[in-house]
Amino acid sequence: MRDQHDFTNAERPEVLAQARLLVGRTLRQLYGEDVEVPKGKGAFGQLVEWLHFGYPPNSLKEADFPVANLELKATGAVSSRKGWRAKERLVLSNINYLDLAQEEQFETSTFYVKNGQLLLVVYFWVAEKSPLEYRILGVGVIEIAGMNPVDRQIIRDDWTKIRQAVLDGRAHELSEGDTSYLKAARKGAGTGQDDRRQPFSSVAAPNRAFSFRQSFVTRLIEPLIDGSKKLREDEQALVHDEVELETKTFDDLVLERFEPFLGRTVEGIASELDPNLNRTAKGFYADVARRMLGVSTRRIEEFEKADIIMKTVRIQSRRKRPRESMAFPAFRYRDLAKQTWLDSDLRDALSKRFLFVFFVDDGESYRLSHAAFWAMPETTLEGEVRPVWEETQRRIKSGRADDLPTSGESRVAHVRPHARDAADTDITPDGSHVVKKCFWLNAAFIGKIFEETARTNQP
DNA sequence: GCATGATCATGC
DNA sequence: GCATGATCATGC
Repeated sequence: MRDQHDFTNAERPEVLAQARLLVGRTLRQLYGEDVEVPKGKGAFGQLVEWLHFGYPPNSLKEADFPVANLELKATGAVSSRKGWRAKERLVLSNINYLDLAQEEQFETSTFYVKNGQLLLVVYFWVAEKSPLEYRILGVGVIEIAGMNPVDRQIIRDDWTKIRQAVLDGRAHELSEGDTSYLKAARKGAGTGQDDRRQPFSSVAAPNRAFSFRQSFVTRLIEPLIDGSKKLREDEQALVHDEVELETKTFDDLVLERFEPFLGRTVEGIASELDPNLNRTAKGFYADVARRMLGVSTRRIEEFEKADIIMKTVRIQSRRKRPRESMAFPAFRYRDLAKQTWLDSDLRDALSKRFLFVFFVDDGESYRLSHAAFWAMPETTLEGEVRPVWEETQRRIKSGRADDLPTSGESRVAHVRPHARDAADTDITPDGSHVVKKCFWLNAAFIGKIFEETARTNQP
């Protein structure tokens, strides 16, 4: 037992002053060597609670600091050449599907009351270090009520959408790609033993937790870290006036921006919006899509924060599918051999939100067909992509990196080279050199997405 | 005509 | 120079 002042019932300024003492230090510097480190993922946070604030870890409904009205969260940051980045999503609180269905107001919801005011402790995560040696980079209060109105509205839309899925009896179909900043992230081993009841369906749903998406956490922690303010000259916001979000959701607003251009040729749209666009550039279609959204920069603030991947796709009208499959980043054979499906790069990439912008060939030019948000259904991810990934891993491990699943083996995904040229190779676990490869979504599968979304998004 | 292997273009 | 997104080339 430590002889340590308990801050549980302190006022907010006192809690904050105590929190600031952490900045620039490690727990070892503050509390010495003689500390037992708990096992598991939350060790750092638990140590801060106990050593620095003098209370034992808990999972009460009540805030960690009820008087100050603050919930303590610790989150890791990693350093990259682009600056500090959140190491992972920030898990806020478990979703109780039965309770959520009863909660009509976001501002009075269990989620908001518990997580609307966070005391965030940001530490510098380094793989091989003990949590006692993490340097604390910054602390600060993050209040949803204090966020800019657009962010706040998008979070409220996300919460509403997750709740609506529960009301529709679709809690088991929720996917991390359904929402923008706040997502329903899976918890547990994914074996089914953590499944929960939902109120409007007899199907059990995986255990999920409200979480801020990793890309959003990156933006939350930046102002808390000294000297990490960034000028983002290549980025513009999509929504300029929060009033726009009072009558419609962020998703609706995005899709509405495409409406005036439906059915028009890409050349016609380009000459109206920006005659200077380079029509021969590989990114011409993506440029036109950004202009339709009202943005002239390469990046879009809300899409960066929500990690929304915008894909422009050209459909061959005859076959109702694109000519090309869709590539993902090349993998490293030895990395893939070591990963598990749940922490694989592929699962990560396919759990994102996509915004597809479809152009259809009319024989002479491409015309805007429609745009649609899309997330890969959990059943497809687990039932169809996972086997491809596992088979790929199996073959790499058994020395068959030059013989990976082809598009005939799955409806959804396959593996193909993705390199500068045939000499651009990567080393495999058994030491041979094989041309770099990546996972691809089959062109026919993209065609299915086109047809499904066309039904609900066309005029 | 498509599957598959190969390579280009661009931005950092 | 490399990663990534995009597209070409060819043999079945």
